[in-house]
This record gives sequence, structure tokens and C-alpha cells, in this order.
Amino acid sequence: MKIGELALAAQTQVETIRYYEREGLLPQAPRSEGNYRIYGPEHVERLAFVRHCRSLDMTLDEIRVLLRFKDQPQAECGEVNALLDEHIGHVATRIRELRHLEKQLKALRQQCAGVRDAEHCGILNELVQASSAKGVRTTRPHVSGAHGNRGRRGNGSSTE
Amino acid sequence: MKIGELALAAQTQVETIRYYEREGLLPQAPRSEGNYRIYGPEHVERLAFVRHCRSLDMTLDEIRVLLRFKDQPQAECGEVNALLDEHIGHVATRIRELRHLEKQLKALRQQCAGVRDAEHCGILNELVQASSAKGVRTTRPHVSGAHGNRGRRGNGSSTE
DNA sequence: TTGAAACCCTGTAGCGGCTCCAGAGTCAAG
DNA sequence: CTTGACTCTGGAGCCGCTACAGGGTTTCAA
Repeated sequence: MKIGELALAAQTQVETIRYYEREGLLPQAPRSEGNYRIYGPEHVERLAFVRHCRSLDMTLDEIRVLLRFKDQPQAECGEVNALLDEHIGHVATRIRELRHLEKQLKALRQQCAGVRDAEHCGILNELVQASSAKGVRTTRPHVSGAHGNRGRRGNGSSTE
Repeated sequence: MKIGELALAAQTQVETIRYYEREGLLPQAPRSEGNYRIYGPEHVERLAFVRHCRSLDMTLDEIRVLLRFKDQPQAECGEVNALLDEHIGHVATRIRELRHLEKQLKALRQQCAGVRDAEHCGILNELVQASSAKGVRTTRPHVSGAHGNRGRRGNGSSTE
């Protein structure tokens, strides 16, 4: 099968597949005479595995580790467990942070009930106040922000 | 004051300040004879405002909007309220997504209690299973991953 | 007065995980 | 033989910084 079919089979974009190949998550595919990549069912499985891990929000580095174990069935899997535990920890941390943030934002939102001129808007004033108070938190969140995919525009089906 | 002092006063990196200037969040600073940027207290306030908004996980675009209102005190602040509401919505969504993710990961972790060879590791097997299930259920997070916040999140076809 | 350290400048590249585009080649159907 | 769908490579762009390199300026002490 060619790359487009693989993409279809694994619900992925063609460019993502090429990217994964460059990144070493998928093996270099054999080529046809016309220099097209040729895949078999084992590639579908591997790609689906990667995509599933991504849907669990693992990094490509983490997935690389998992793939290494998948490729070496007799190795001990302790590292797999550890990796997952750590990943769960990241997620839990991020949830706590976001809950804290949510509280702050809701409190801020309370400051302005209706529409008035910006000069007297409780929100803006509160923001100015709070920022002049020292002790701005410098520890950046370990996990990404509330606007995750702002890097790229959606692929068209996004509901934002 | 010079850029280093401003950085100190607002708990920011020098390079971040120059970046904000390029991005139009801070005005072009006047220069000294030796071409050094020169700042006053109003710059400290503005920068602190920006940093505070960032600590509330707002994007630079959102902050630009807020700054626009701060600079036009007689404008109506309805948009400020809307912006904040939307931002709160983003955060709430992200929390829900992460909680769902956490559940999945914990269930997955249950699959492997001790250390054994990778071939029989419940986690790896489960991952393979789940990814081969048809219609790869990519409940992909609307917001970016559990890791570095410079990352990007999933590719955004919304199957919610 | 020298000279070294500490600061500042501009410009560029890199991070993650893709996504998109240009410009070219390949292949199947009509 | 053309059309159009597909594929190829290489490079740029997204966000919000961060980290250089390679220079200039200022400050302070010996």
C-alpha cells in the first residue's frame, strides 16, 4: 500500500507519516520503482500504536521508549511501568495547576458584572493591581497551557 | 533604567522583553546614546501586567486585546468580559480532557503489576490491542499535551 | 590609562509535533 | 496524450520564548 492508503487506514495525515519516519518512529519504508513508499499491514499496526499513544498525550520520546520494548519482547518491562507512572504524574500535576488557574480566572471574572467603560472595568483594574503586587509566579507549568493547539490552525474540522 | 533592571523589576528575562517589543506588547523603547533601551516605571507596570496575564495562561493575542482596552479607557469593556469567559471555557475544557486522560492512563497502568518481560507486559499488549481496534478512537485533547508547554497538541479533527 | 568584566545590541536558530506549500515527478483512467 | 490524483523532497511556519554568536558600550578597579 502507498502512503495515502496507510494514512487512511491509521487516520493520520500523510505528512505526519513522513515526519514519523524522519523521527525514527517508523522504519524507512521500502520504495517502489517510482520512488513511492510501500507499506504492509505491520506498518499500519505500528502507526496505529504510535497514534494511540499520542492520543494518550505521550511525547514522541516516550513512544520511542515503548517501541523499543515492543521490538525487544524479552527485555524487562519495568521501564514501561515507570514511564507510565511518570506520565500519569505529569497529567495529575497539570490538572491541579489548571484547577488553580480556573479559580483565579473565575474570581477575576466576578470583578466586572456588566459592560462599562474600560477605565472602570473591574477586570482590567484587578489585573493591573495584581500584577503590581510582587510574587508573580515564576515556575512555569510543566504541562502546556489552556490553548494547546494554537501553534497551528485547525485542519478545518475544529470546533473553535 | 536599562533592560537588565527592568527584567529584574518585573521578574522577566531580558530576551523576553526584547521579544515582547518585537511582538508589539511593549512600545519601542527610547534609546540612549550608546543605543541602549531606556525604560521608566510605566514600562515596569506594563510588563508586569503582561507577565501576570501570561501566568494566567493567556495567549499573547489575548493580552494584546486587554492592552488595547487599557490604552483606551473610555471604550466599552464588554469584549474584555467575553475574552475572559472564553478563556475560562478553554481552561475548563482542558481540565475535563485531562481528567478523562488520567482515567485511561490509570486503567492502562493496572494492566501490568510487576516486572516481567516486555512480551507479556499487560501495558504494551493493551496499547497494541487498543490501537488496533478499528476507528482508532482518538479522543484527542482539544488542548495540548501533558508535557512541555511549548509543544503542540493533537491534530484537531474534533470527534467529540 | 588600561583592560577586563559586565552589560547591551542585532540576528539567527532551536524546541515539539506537526502542518502546509512549492515545484517537481509518477501513475492510472479516459 | 492529457488530465488529474497521487507522490516526492525540501523548506517555512505556528507559539512563546530561550540560547547562542559576534559584536559594541559602560563601568570600575589596578
